[in-house]
Amino acid sequence: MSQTVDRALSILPLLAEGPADLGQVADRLGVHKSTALRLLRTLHEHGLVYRQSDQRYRLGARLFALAQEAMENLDVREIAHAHLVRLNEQCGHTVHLAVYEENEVLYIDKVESRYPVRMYSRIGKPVAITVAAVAKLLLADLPEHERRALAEKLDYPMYTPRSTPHAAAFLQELAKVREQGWATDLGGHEESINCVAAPIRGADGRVVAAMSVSAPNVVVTADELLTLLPLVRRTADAISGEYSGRTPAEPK
Amino acid sequence: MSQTVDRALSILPLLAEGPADLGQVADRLGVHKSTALRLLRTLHEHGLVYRQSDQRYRLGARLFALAQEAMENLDVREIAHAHLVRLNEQCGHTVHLAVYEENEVLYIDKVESRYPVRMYSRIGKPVAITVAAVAKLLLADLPEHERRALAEKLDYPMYTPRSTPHAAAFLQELAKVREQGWATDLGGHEESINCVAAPIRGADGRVVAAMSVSAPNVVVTADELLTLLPLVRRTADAISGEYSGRTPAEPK
DNA sequence: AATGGGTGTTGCAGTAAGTGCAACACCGCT
DNA sequence: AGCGGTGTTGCACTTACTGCAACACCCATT
Repeated sequence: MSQTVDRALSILPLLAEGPADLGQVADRLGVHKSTALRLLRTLHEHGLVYRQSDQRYRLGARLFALAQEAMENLDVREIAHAHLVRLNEQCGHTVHLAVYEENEVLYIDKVESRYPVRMYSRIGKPVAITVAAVAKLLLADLPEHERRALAEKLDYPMYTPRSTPHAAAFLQELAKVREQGWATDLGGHEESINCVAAPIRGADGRVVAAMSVSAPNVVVTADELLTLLPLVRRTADAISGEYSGRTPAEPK
Repeated sequence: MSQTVDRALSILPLLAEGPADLGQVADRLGVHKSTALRLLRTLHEHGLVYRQSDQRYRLGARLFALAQEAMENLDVREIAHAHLVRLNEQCGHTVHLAVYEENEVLYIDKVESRYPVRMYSRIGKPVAITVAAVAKLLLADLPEHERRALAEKLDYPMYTPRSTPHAAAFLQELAKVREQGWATDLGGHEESINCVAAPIRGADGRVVAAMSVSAPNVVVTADELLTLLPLVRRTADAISGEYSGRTPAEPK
């Protein structure tokens, strides 16, 4: 592992917290100012870091463009998108698509609810991993030991009284989800919001992504939302079929 | 400037084009495989690069999270958001917020149209700089020499017959925009889509961001869209006032 | 089963490249 | 003018990065 690169990259999360000047960066890296300067300069040339008018550094525009391109290249996302839109047209609620990667679950696509009440989420944002329905599906499919190790390592914040409280409960929930092939989050993240989710599988049967429909209590009750489960599962299966090459992409 | 970091960062845009294996990365960097391996490993440890199941490398999840955090820290964005939503409620069309940074203009917020026909754009995506109404406003405010230098350097793709054809025309358009204090894009990017835009200014009068309303011909004609100009300008001015600290943030 | 090409990985010696220092330059402030 | 604070540069030192070559591994192929 390269020390120089390691230091340079450590600057990024540091700047993500907010703008900082040269001295602050050098201190927090534990290096001399001149060293920090050179690292920042290199980051700057690549557009990852931007120097604002007060001379302080912030994260730069290229970062957005990179994240953007990376996202567009995800093939699940590309295949799924049309299906998500169609599902949204049918039920009107917010639809999410998420993947698991290196101990994180993140949204990679979203179709907004037609109703005025919208939930807060954003593409690229890491998901509340211990409670989100999509996260349960993705983690439930990990190999036994990996799943267990991850569950032990996680924090279990009590967003609401219904949040998953600890690793044991989480593992039990994952077992159930794995068994039944779908998942819910009933007010575990935000008191009034419920979700139902279904897995998207590759040709080998492994779960490659998960999708969910979310709606606040004020629009539909949890029971009503559950009646959408068959529709959600059908959509997920359609995406699975297309992704794994079984179903040819439908003619547009 | 640091060679090692420079090489490591050069890997990112390379991977943005699509997944690549070790050999390909080493070749395109012009370094030995073992060197490329170490760089990739370092990037991997920071989560910027992900190793997918077929061993090839792709951009990683941390990149999304970083871009995400960077975005949330933009204070213009935070202040503007509520105003954009309100404007969207009033007119129903797609509303964009954009900033200029290092020769690029990019969207940093967006509120979707209520109408079924939506235009394609995405937060973080670089804007078609030679034609977009928001780009004109942002560039029109650059210092003379910088504006001229940039205009000469740009490409002028003819998206439609109405696209800005060359630097001279662009500079002339910028002068006009600077003069009148607002801008339009009438079918310069996509044949059937029109936009009106207004600038958001900081306390010193410099343009810090620009916002626009966009709608396709099939929903409203260009003339009808122009009748929204006063509303757009009022919204932009309200944001300017709040951003520069003149108007206190309204009570929520 | 054995062979062979392709790819990823490791240990090592040489030296290029990054580091910290100290001096300097450049503000804005009193 | 003088002074703290911050960013920048040139330089000698030596750390830490590089490329090499050998190795390990996987999978086709025969």
